[in-house]
Amino acid sequence: MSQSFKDFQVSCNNCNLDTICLPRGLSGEETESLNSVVKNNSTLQRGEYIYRQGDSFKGIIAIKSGTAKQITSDSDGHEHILDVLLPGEIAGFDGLNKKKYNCSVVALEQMSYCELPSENFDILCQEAPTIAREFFKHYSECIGGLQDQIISSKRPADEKLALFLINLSERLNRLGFSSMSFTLPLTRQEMGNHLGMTLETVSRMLQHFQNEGLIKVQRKYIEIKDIDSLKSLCHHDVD
Amino acid sequence: MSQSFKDFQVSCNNCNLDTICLPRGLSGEETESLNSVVKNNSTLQRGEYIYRQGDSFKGIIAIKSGTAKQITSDSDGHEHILDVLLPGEIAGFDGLNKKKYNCSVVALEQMSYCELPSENFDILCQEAPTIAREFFKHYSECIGGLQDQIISSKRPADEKLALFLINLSERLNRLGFSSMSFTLPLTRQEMGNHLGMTLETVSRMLQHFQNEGLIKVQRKYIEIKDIDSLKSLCHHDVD
DNA sequence: AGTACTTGTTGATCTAGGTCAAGAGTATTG
DNA sequence: CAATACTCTTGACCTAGATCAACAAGTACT
Repeated sequence: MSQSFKDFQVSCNNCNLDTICLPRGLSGEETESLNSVVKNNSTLQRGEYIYRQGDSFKGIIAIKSGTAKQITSDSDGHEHILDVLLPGEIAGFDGLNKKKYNCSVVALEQMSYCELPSENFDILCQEAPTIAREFFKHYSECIGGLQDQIISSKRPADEKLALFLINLSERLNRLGFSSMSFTLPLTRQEMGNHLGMTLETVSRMLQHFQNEGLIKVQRKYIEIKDIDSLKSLCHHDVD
Repeated sequence: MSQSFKDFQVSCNNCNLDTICLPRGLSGEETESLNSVVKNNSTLQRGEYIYRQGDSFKGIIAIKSGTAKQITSDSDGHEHILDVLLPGEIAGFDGLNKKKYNCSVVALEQMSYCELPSENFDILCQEAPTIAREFFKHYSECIGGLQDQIISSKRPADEKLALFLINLSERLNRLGFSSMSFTLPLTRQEMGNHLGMTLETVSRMLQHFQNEGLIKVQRKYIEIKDIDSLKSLCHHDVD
């Protein structure tokens, strides 16, 4: 069984030479020029910010270990959790255009990250033309993910939660971690915020899934017992 | 007062040399190279497709006159309206990366559109470096719009509908059309689909807004009477 | 201009999930 | 290692909006 993402630290070697991080499908030459600009960063504790909404763009970041949440504040200053960031995942593209981040990224636990500083970004695009394409690819994936979220937001609470668990599981799997048992990076409150329901509903639905034998849940620990039934929950017919 | 978008046809001159369409902030040279690849297309009737989800990417399109909806099908084959496209707005970026459209675009009424064919796309990016930046910009705006949709999807029905009307009004204004009175391009059913509520709720909420003196509504015709109150609806406090 | 079809309105119920409240675990701190 | 504070669970109740149903007003078709 693959290891849990809780204990794992993505090394720069994985991060740059493997398929896990930003440079997917780059040539050796290109990854080298990337290696030279990536900067290692220090460790953060839960609640600390990697960057804040409105900060001037300083570069793209990649999670090395631990998890973070990507949040945005609405017009009333209320936080919305747009996404969870797992080890090996990247963020910061939203700032590339306006030279200002329009989301914040906050550590959910002790974590570390890499940074691709912005001074080098334009040069990088010229030196490694494939990277521009990588950026397009990332944008496309990001848009696809947001569209999925919009579609799922219209479904009932149990399906939204099932989709969230499946999505998390599949991402962990893709990143090479254990995908059938894992630790939720979010509290019930945060899951509710992310999925558009109350923390009580999250709690009840998780309990309900356990009663149905779909999962085992103990606080943040999740074990998926019946992935097929969990998936079939999400394919109910509507009008 | 600006004219209604119902009667308007974006000319290629507007489309290419003005700020309305794809080339916002391009040099004269660059817009010329763009002019030479844009291809005019014929007229479509309500329900006809510009392209379908899964079609191989043939290029980016811009609405010349009339309106269209951008839709995607979920795993059960149910249509979700992701966005409305107004004259001067563009679509098709979602297909750029995988060389396949992952949304469909369908005419909402008699309409016409322009096409920037894909054969020329790579050449275009090299010839006009600013265009690559334009693409980034469009992606960023698209992501911002989707994030706004996700946030609004968590709000009560009246706020979602108010936000939809304000968003439509502001886009019409930005595109140079009359923004305080316009014709809804969607049926109640389609608005409900887009906003995640039933057509009955859409109808009731519009009626409610009218009773409160915020708008005048007669079937698809909307007149905004009190934009400030309508906006203030969307800034209620939560938890 | 009459028939049929589509779109929109309005009313009467019903229910998923929100709200409120209490208590049980678990983690953090002096 | 108590004391305090989060986090999670569970129950009782209550509303926003869904569902069901009838009808009215356009629109398209012959």
